[in-house]
Amino acid sequence: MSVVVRFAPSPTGFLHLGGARTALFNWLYARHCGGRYLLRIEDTDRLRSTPEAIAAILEGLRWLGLEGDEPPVFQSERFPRHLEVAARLLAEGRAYRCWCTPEELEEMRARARAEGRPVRYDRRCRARPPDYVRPGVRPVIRLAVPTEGETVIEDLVQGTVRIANAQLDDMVLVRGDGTPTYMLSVVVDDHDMGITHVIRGDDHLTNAFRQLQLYRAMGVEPPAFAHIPLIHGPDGAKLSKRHGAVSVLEYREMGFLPEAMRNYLVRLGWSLGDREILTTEEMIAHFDIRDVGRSPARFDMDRLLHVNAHWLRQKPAEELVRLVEPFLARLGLVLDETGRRRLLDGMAELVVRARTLVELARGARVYVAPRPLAVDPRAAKFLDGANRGRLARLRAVLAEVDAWEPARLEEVCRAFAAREGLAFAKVAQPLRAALTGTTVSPPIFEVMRVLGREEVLARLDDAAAGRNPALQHAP
RNA sequence: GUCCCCAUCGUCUAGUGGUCAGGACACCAGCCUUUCAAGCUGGAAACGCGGGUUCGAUUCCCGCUGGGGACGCCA
Repeated sequence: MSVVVRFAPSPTGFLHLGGARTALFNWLYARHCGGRYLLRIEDTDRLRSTPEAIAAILEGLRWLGLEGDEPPVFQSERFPRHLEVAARLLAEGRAYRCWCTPEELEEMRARARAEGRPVRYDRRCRARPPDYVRPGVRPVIRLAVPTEGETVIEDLVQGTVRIANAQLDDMVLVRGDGTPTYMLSVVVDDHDMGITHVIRGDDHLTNAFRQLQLYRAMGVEPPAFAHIPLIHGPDGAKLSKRHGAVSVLEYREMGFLPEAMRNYLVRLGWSLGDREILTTEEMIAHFDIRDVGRSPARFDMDRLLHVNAHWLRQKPAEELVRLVEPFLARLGLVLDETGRRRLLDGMAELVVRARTLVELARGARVYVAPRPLAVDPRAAKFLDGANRGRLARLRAVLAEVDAWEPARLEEVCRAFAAREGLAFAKVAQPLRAALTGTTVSPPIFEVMRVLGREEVLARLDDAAAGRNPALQHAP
C-alpha cells in the first residue's frame, strides 16, 4: 500500500513551531516511504479563517521546504460533499437531529461538571421521532455513537489506547446554520484524499476516537493514526505566544536557516543514536514515525542557535553573502562591489563568530560600513588623545610596510609596540577600535589584510583626526 | 471534575533484567590568544517516590507524586 499523508493546518493564525514539526514528520514519513505528502487548509470556520493566515502558512512551509506534492485542498470548497455524507448518515439512522439550544447545552455541561460526571451531551434528542420539530430552533446533526463497550486505537506513536464509549460524545456533524464541522470534514476529506496515515499533534488523540466512530458509521476503513507529542515552552506548558516567537517566519527574520530548523525540530522526539547533526537526506533515510517518542519536548533556543551555527558554517562564502544581504539592508548597509569583495574574502572569519544571519550581518559591518566608521561606546574609549597620537605614528609605519600580509603586519606592529614601551595588546585594541569601530572583531591582521592598505590608512587617519561619529544604535 | 498521555543530567536524548548509565546544548575550569569566537582538554550534572516480580531492577507490574493534553454548533 502506497503511503499518503497530509498536513492540515487551520488558517486561524501563523504556522508555529509545533505545526512545522508536524508537517516535517509527515513530509519525512512520505519521503521515507516513497509516498505522497498533501496539504489541506482546514478553513471550515469561515469567521476565523483569513487569507493572510493562509498565505503566511504556505509561505512558512515554502521556506522550510515542506510544500505539498500537489496544490493544497481547501476544505471549505468541499462542503457539498461533506453535507452529502451527513445526509446519508441521517437517512440511515446513524445520525440524528438535535434541537437543543446552546443555552441548554451549557446548562447541561455546568451541571455535569458540578456533579462530577463526565461533561457530555446527554443525547436527549436521540430518541425523538424523525419528524420531530421544535419551532424557532435550527437543529444540528449529531452522530449516534455506541454507548456501550470501548473504542480502541492502535496508534503508531501512542501504542494501544482504549477509551470507554461512555466517554464519547454524540458529536455535531452539521451546525445549525447548515455548515459541516471540522469533525465531519476531516474524516470525509481524509477518506476522499486516500490518506493512509494521519500524523498530527496528540492534542487530537481524543478526537481520533470520535473520528473512528464516524469512519465506522460511514462504513469505510480508517487510516492509521500517529499522534505525536506537542512541543512545550521552556516552562513545560504547551508552546504559545507568551513563550516569545512561535511563528516560523519569525525565525526566518531572526536569521535561522531552514535546514537548521528542520534539524532542530526533527530531534525533538526523534533521534538517530548519538547523532545531533543530520542532513535532510539522512533524516529521510532513517525516519520512521514509529520511532517517535511519546514524551513532550521543551523548546530550547540555545540548542537551536547551536544547530543553526553549524549549518551556517557549512555554507560556501558566496551563498552566505547572498543570504546576509537582506540583513545588512536592515542595518542600513548597501553592498557595493568593494563591500561584496571584502565580505567574500573575510567571510571565513566572520561566520565562525555568528550563530544567525543577524549576527553575521552585525559582524560584517566592518567590511561593509562606509567611512568614517561609526564607533561604539566601548571602542570610543580606546580612541582618546594618547592613543590617537600613537595611531598616527603607527599609520606612518604601516604606510611603509613592504609586504601587506598578516604575518608581516604582525611583526611590524609588535615591533612598534615594543618601541612605544607597551604590551602588544595596548596597541592592538586601539587599532581594532579604529579599524572596526568595535572591541570585538576577527583577528586584527586578518581585518587589515581584507581591508587593504589604502583603506586601513584612511581609517587610521579618521581615528587620529577624531572624525568617527558615535554609533547611534547599539549593534 | 471526567478521560487520556508522559516521567534518564537544567534542556534534547541514547541505553540495558547485571553498563564506570553514553552523547549533545547550556554551565564551570584549563589550553590557545591581539579582542570575541571557534577549536582542543578536563569537570560538575540524571534513572521522581513507594511497593512488588526477580539472585539482581533505571529497565517489567501496581500505586503515588509531579507534568501535560482533551472534554465547543473551534480546529
